[in-house]
Amino acid sequence: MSLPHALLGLLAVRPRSGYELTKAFEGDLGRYAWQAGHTSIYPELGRLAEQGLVEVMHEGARGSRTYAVTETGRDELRTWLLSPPGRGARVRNEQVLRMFLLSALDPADARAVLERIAAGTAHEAAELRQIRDEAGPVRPGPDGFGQLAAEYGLRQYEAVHGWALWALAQLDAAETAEPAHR
Amino acid sequence: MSLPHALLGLLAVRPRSGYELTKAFEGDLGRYAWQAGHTSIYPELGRLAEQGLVEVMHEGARGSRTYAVTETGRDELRTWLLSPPGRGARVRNEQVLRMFLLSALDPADARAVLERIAAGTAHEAAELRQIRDEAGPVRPGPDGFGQLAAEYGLRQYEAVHGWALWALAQLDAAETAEPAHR
DNA sequence: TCTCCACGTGTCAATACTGACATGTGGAGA
DNA sequence: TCTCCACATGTCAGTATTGACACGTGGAGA
Repeated sequence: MSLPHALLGLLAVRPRSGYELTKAFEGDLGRYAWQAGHTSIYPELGRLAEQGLVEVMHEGARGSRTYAVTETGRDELRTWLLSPPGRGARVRNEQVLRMFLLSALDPADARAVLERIAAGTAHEAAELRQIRDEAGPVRPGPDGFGQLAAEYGLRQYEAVHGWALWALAQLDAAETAEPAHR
Repeated sequence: MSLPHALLGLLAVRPRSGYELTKAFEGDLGRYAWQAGHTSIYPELGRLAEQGLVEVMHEGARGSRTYAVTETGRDELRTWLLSPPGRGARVRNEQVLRMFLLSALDPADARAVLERIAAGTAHEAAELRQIRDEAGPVRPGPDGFGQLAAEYGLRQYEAVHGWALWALAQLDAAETAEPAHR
């Protein structure tokens, strides 16, 4: 369960309210890395506060509470990030699962799915590339190296795109070698 | 929740027992796509059987039951694979989360983590490459296109490797521009 | 023959997570 | 002034998942 570490990490970059944290999970973070809704975030913040890893830094309008990591929390985060991942690494990705199960479809159906993947990833990659080019060079700052994540997403899409094209070529080759199978 | 579809997909390639399915989740499938233990697989098989999506095809030694997909099950799987992913796509990946949170570390720590990632992915990619080259050309068969998954993993590792090297270069550039920060 | 281990399936309590429901507020703009 | 909406936090029942525990068996090799 990595949610507490995700929260510590986000708060280590800068203090935020539960609401802002929820928003963060709706963006790239939730899309590529780890998703969570406010119904799990708020209770988790409470637990982290109890453990002294975060603290309420400021209470604002509409009952909002801005949390910040404590020194203890920062130590915990650092220890976690610097420790090797280990086998407990949970992975859950429906997209990837679909790719693994492609073998269960007949070639015509598999081709359709692969073509959709190729088109989709090309589109997403183009979008990210444009955002990157508009943003200019990477530079450190109060927001941290947030662009690392965007670049990661871009390379991810490019890799999947390349794979889909390769897989389509494999299908072609198999069909040529064994035409009108059955 | 994609577990039922994962099971249908595995059984669509060939009939298996709950035990064999469990083993499948311990391999590449569980590593990259979706993990599940036997304690969730057995009950789920029961549910799928109740719904008529799979059936016990054979009862063997030691109380083993070999399941096969029914026609209904195959239809359900096909419908799911051919339908667009949608927004409900759950993603949970501790590795990727760690990369997103790198921004929360100071440059020296971030560098250490990135170097470990670069080394690790290079190692994994080399291993997969060797397996691929020994296996020879991709061809369809009773096992389906299982090599699609391996190639996917390989390209994934290569992409992450490239990203880590790029990120390290960004750190260097930032440090040169703003040496001995603070 | 005996032992060990992979094979094979299961229960159950504790925990994690989602989705539906609930409630109130500050500020922008009509 | 009024309305609307994003802001902001919360509960709770139902479901999914994990980890610990449990139990029995066939076959390979000593």
